[in-house]
Amino acid sequence: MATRIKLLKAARECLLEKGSHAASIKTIAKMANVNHGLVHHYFGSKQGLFVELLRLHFDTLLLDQPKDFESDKELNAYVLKKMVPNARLFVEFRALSYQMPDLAKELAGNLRKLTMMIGALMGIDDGATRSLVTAAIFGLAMHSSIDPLMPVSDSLVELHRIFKHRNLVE
Amino acid sequence: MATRIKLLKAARECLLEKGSHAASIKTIAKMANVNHGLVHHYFGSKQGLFVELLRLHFDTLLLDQPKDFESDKELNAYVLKKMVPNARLFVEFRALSYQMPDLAKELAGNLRKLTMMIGALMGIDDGATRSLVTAAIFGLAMHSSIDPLMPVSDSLVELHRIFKHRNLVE
Amino acid sequence: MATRIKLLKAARECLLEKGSHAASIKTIAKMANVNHGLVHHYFGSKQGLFVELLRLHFDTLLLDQPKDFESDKELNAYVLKKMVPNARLFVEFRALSYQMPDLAKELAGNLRKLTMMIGALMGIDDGATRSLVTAAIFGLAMHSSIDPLMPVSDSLVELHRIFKHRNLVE
Amino acid sequence: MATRIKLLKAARECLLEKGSHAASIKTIAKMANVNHGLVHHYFGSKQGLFVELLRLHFDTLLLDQPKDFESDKELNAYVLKKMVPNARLFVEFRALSYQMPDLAKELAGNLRKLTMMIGALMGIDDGATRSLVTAAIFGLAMHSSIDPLMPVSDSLVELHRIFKHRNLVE
DNA sequence: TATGAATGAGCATTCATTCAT
DNA sequence: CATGAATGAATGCTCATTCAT
Repeated sequence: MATRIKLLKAARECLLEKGSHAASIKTIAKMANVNHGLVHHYFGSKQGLFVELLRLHFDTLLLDQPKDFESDKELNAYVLKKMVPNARLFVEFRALSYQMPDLAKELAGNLRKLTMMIGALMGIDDGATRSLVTAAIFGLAMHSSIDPLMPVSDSLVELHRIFKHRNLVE
Repeated sequence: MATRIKLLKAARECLLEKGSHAASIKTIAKMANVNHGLVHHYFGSKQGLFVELLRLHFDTLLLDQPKDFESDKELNAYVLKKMVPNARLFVEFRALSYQMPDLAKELAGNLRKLTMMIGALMGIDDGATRSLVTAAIFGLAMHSSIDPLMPVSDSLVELHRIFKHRNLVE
Repeated sequence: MATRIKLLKAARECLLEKGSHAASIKTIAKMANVNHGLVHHYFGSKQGLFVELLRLHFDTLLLDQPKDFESDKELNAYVLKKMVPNARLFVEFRALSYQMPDLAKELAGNLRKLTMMIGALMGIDDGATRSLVTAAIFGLAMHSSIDPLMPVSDSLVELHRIFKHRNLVE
Repeated sequence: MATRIKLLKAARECLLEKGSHAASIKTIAKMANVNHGLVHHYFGSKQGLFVELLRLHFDTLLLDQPKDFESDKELNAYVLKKMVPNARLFVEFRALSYQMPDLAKELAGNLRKLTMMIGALMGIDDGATRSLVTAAIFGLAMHSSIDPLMPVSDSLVELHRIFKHRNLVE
């Protein structure tokens, strides 16, 4: 596997497993079985690595989007498997973004894209509601990293049920 | 003002304004106009400071809880003013908690308490739903630190509207 | 018990149990159940405490000296019980003495006194030999703190046997 | 000269000249004219540097051992020139070993080896006696750092004389 | 006497980054 | 492409000492 890809994969893994504070260049390089100097060779800086990871990762995610789900169950499973871990990664990027202006910009742009995608997935076209649903998914992702016993799956089912029928209300 | 309080206030301010990665002992002490050695004098360690801040802060928040709101508008205003900034603080603690086991424990406990409180505030007694609403608020708080233009207020109104009437659905 | 004495006892205990590098003022004060500020109140400085301890300790030791032993066994027991632990304390003082000129002076003086005392104890009047016997005892004390299985007692018996009859040689 | 070697030499020099309490990483690095970060680059930690120094130093010493001496004078000169300074280094390691468990282990092992070597050098095969002679040499080394006027050379001659003929006694 | 707040220097260690090879 | 030596700033933390109370 190419060195670039090894580093990007290791960076993602490190952020998710150890958190942003432990994601040093040397730690990531060690996880990738790669010399630490190559981070600068390929990405210019630590921030460069993370910006690239963010772009690549969320571009892929946005392209990957399946159009139709045969059932609500399938949709929930997709969100649980795809969106929740990605939201966790996002949370780590957010922590880093205070020190990394380029990452901060990229983050804001991708947050909007993800919000649109989640809205499309769940059939929501109102802005505030879309933000709300995205926020809920991100929040659940974050909470599950604080308290692993959190009933993320149940909450997602409830989230879907409620938003599906929210227009019937009132 | 007592030095302890100065440090606790500065720690909160620093986390919210500069993020967990910038919240070094010396930075916090400088913001508090206090000698950095006093952090160890009063709290034993950096983790000690944060654990104390977390406890104090959320104990106060939980006590502070108003019983009844005259209107939905008031409830929304309360959540916007109180819960959202506190949720932001929580997000910073979460980033730190990977390196700070005591903080991690404290965090999990307080997350449950906050979830119960938010459930009570919004009249929700189902566990999964309670988690969902809390997660949504935390997610909104986090997003607003990524994209300040995020319509947090509108989303909260929508959140409240939907959950108030969710039982009418189906 | 008077605070002074408590501190002196704790200082000795700390040096012997934890070594000179761990013998901080706060650690000693904690072991004495005494406020750390009192070290400066009574002894002026950390060095002052150690100088006083050294003086008091070895003055007492030198006064304590029993004149006659009924048997060689008794003499050996005395050396093992009294001289060896004191030699260990001496070793810790030596480590500190590099940073503490007053302690260094006091140390040199007491080393001579101890050498004389040990010489008297063992019936040795030659300077070089006296130094040699003292050095052997100090070395055994030090080695026993490196390797607790060291046969200190046996070596002391041998030491005594040899030096008692050294004049018969040649 | 290679940086590693510079650091090892400086560490030895620093321990012997300034004592274990002054042997900080920055002081050692300054003495070696080397960036302090390189201590961790090469040895992982301060303890790592000292463990390496101990191993290297005493392995070399043990290999270096000359088989036969033409006269007692030569043997005495060898002990004075080789063993005494090394024993001094050992004394400094002992002071550090309370805080450094790996160094403590290494120390105990090397003490046994040195004891065997000294025993061989002086033709002593009894365990307790071997310990005694080694302890005497270590004690003399330590005393000479307390009181430079100590007649180390004379004591060594006496040590040799006595132990050479100890079997004639009784 | 006794307390504990306060200070500033120093400690080992980590880190992103640079760069010669 | 790849390596690892080198750098200097920053990190959390410990310490002896001072001093107001």
